[in-house]
Amino acid sequence: MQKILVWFRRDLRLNDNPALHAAKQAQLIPVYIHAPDQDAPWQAGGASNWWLHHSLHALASQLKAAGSRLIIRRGDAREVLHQLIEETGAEAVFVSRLYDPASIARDTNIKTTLTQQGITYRSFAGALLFEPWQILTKTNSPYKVFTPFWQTCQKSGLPSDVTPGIRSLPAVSTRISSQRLEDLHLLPTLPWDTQFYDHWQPGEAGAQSRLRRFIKEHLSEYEDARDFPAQGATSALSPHLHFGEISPRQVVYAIEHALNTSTAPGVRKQAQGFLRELVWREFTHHILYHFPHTTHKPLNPRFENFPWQTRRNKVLRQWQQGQTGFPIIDAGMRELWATGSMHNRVRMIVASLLTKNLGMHWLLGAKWFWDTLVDADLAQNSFNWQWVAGCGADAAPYFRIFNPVTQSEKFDADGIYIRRWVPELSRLPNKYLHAPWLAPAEELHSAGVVIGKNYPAPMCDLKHTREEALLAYKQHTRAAD
DNA sequence: TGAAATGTTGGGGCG
DNA sequence: ACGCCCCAACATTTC
Repeated sequence: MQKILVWFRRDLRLNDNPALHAAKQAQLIPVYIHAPDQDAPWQAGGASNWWLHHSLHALASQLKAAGSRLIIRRGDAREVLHQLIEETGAEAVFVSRLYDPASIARDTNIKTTLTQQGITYRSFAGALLFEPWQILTKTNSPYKVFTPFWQTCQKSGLPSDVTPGIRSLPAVSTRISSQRLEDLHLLPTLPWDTQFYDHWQPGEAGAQSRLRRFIKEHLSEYEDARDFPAQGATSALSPHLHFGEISPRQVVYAIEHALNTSTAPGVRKQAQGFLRELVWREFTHHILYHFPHTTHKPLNPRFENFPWQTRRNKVLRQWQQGQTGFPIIDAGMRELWATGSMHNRVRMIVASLLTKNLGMHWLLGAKWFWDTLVDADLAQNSFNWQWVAGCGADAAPYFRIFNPVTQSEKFDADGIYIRRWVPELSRLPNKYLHAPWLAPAEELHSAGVVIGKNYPAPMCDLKHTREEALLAYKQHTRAAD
């Protein structure tokens, strides 16, 4: 019987996994290779590694239950694969395709050397709804604007066909050694992850239950509720999707099924809004595939030399630690630190403050998110930071500067989100919660708030910094013409 | 997937 | 009854 190495990377699931499914008739050996590379520019951060640890644990349990065993190895992927091929006599390596520049470079290299040695290398689609080379404009160029991209995806029909799941697998010889998951040292040495356990269940089962709960509790109001951080109406599937614990096709399938069985009025429109967000994810991955330099350079070359600040460490630290003096910002940054995630609307607000009001380089924000988000994803992170900074695809125009007070009043009017994450302000009435520095002295006093003492004064003047940003962006735009 | 400035409208108070 | 002012509410424009 043919021996196949199924090399798991970011497809940590047994259902709708075409690579695994294609290998299931063979003597398949599931492998995970941990290849930490200190020099890699986008080495996985602490939060991401926390997730990976638990996701691998879940995958290993599932494989064990199916009669197989996850072989964990450490080291350079190509070398480890070579060694495993020698040890096992495997004739093929199957993988799910990845689309970020470093993975493409590594996989291309591996494919070439394996093929030269007569080893079959097969890659399968599964991480995306569409392959990046499938969705193109009439002139065969990649889309740079979302709306036409979305329309083309809709015309093509969002794919919802899923590959059958795997229940039983052949045993893996005990002669093949595996490292212990603990030996990968993916978990933090300092216990900053305590709250993560309350919020997440990494792994395929966790992904499925999150999807089911989202559909049951929030889909029918998604479009109306998704912008309000206190409502928790977003799907929170992003880390599960990032690690491939669930495929976007499974998500589309589940949504369509829910629509076919639901009688609630207006669900279709709400669900359409959710699928649109899923296609935004698709869009960011296609953009990164076609423009791999966007991990570190603006997509819009006009911004190549834009004078974003890269040094002001104190400013950056205040933002990172949620000590900016703007309650909605501080709530978001503290949510991020505590849970490894932040509500989407709040991500836009904090990013706008950093890149526009504070004039800091979008890469500094991207790097902090990269280290702290459990859903850190190179395509999404690069795209979205550039979007906010105004230098990316279909970007927010330079003059679109979020006012954290206005946004807060609009999207957290009753202050539930702020009070949850900024408890030192919790006794302030709603009227003063969004801009506490403007509250009358007696209100502050009776709420136990001392600005500059137990809650910081606002770190910048919103009006002034807004005008500065407008000027800088306008001058740069003019100079580039 | 903005905010702020500016313009317009219409209701109410008031002489 | 009328004009005038104020100003909130909404619309439009500009950055």
